[in-house]
Amino acid sequence: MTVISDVLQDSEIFSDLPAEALDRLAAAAHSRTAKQGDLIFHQDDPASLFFLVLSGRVRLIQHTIDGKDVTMATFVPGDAIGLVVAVTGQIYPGSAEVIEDAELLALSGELMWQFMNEHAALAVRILRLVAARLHESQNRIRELSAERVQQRIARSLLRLAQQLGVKETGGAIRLDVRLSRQDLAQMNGTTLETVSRTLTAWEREQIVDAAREQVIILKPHNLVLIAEDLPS
Amino acid sequence: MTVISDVLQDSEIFSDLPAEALDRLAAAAHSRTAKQGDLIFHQDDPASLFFLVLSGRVRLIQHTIDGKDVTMATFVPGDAIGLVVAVTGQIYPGSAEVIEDAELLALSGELMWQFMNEHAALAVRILRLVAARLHESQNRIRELSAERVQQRIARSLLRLAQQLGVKETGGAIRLDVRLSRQDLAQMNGTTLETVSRTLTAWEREQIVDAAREQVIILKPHNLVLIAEDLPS
DNA sequence: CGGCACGTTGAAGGGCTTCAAGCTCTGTGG
DNA sequence: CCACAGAGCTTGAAGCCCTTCAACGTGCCG
Repeated sequence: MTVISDVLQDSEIFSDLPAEALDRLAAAAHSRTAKQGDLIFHQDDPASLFFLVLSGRVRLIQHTIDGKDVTMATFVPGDAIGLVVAVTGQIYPGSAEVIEDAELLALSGELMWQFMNEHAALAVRILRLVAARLHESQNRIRELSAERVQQRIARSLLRLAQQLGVKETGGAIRLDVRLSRQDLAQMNGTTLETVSRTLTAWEREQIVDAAREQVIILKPHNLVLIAEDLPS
Repeated sequence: MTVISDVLQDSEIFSDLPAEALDRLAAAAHSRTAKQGDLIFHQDDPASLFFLVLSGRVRLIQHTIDGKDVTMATFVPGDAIGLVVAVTGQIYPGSAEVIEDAELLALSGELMWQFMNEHAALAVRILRLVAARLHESQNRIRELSAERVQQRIARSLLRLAQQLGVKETGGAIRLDVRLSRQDLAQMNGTTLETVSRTLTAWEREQIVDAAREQVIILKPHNLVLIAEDLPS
């Protein structure tokens, strides 16, 4: 049997919390599983809980008025989702969709709020985390503003490789996640058709191996060249 | 003569700091002025200082490899620039360019770091601030991903109106900032030519009055309709 | 083994960029 | 005070990148 307070202790985020606080947080926590396609929370709902991903994959999406979805981030085990909004009692900035069956820990934002106000180190740690996310977001804004679709797709593949890439023989990197053309399109502000055409072109050049919901990067270096718009 | 610790006390950010800390922070602070076009700090420089805007306008820009600039945010009096990076000892995520002659207060990130670790309330307050910025950034990502240039320009005008709009006669709102076509282009990931054509079209419909480096919104409501892609 | 989600490919067209030329202000120095 | 240089802006033309629509192929799973 897994002890929740142990799980929390292992997580990077909570390592500043004293054992007593960990226990209180754990006591109020709920463990749950979610299946592919489930929404853990919905955009614009008031946030009182945040979630720690224990296994599986979850992504944060924003819905546009005209029905398109935009993927903001993907979360892997160890990541917290909705932490800041739950702590500050705001609304969720998007919906959290499970893309691969996941185990989650639902935690109380209010309790975290209390602990953060008592333990400055905890608040500071979370601040760094959010700052890093902000930095990433700003980079994406720059990319969306100034770069072509090709470059952005290349970049997102490289980012995914870093986050959840598995090394294969011959320097290839397999992206260990279900990843449809539509998913890539939503990450890059483009259409599934354009993603398809782009991947097909790269397959011809042996840069990637793109199967159904599965991408293997064969020549990471070439992808970097494309992302940086350098001649190959 | 202005007393720096008083200025700090008036700023929303520092109101949680005890007087003693304020004094120490003020003692290490440097007041400076900067002219239009000056760069307060440069992208990728190591950050040890952050800046409080006392007067004028400053914007944060990111440079792309191929020489384009992307505007990330505009700061008005009361705003802090580079706070988190200075506190966590990272590098500046962009350059801060003065767009209207400004008075600034340069403050020590290291001191803030100390105070944040001692005063949880301060850390929590700054966390909220950064969280709000993250939220904004994510909205911009959604806009850049899913919306047309027209919509984005409309949105940025509305945003500027909220931040530094001055009400004129007849429900019009004047944007109280020097704002060239190029500036609007950099905010929206487009070109100055497209901005020019868009504003010209809106002028024909009496929605805005666009002069040299100056925009007056005549019919805010119509801009909202354009931003939301609703029929007018 | 049929249905459905995922994927490919083609064709058409539009939104936007790019390049280019010229215009209009504004500030500055003679 | 005026001329003039340069920054800001407009407008046109060409065309490309990407979207959109459409039809069809493919493979997975009940």
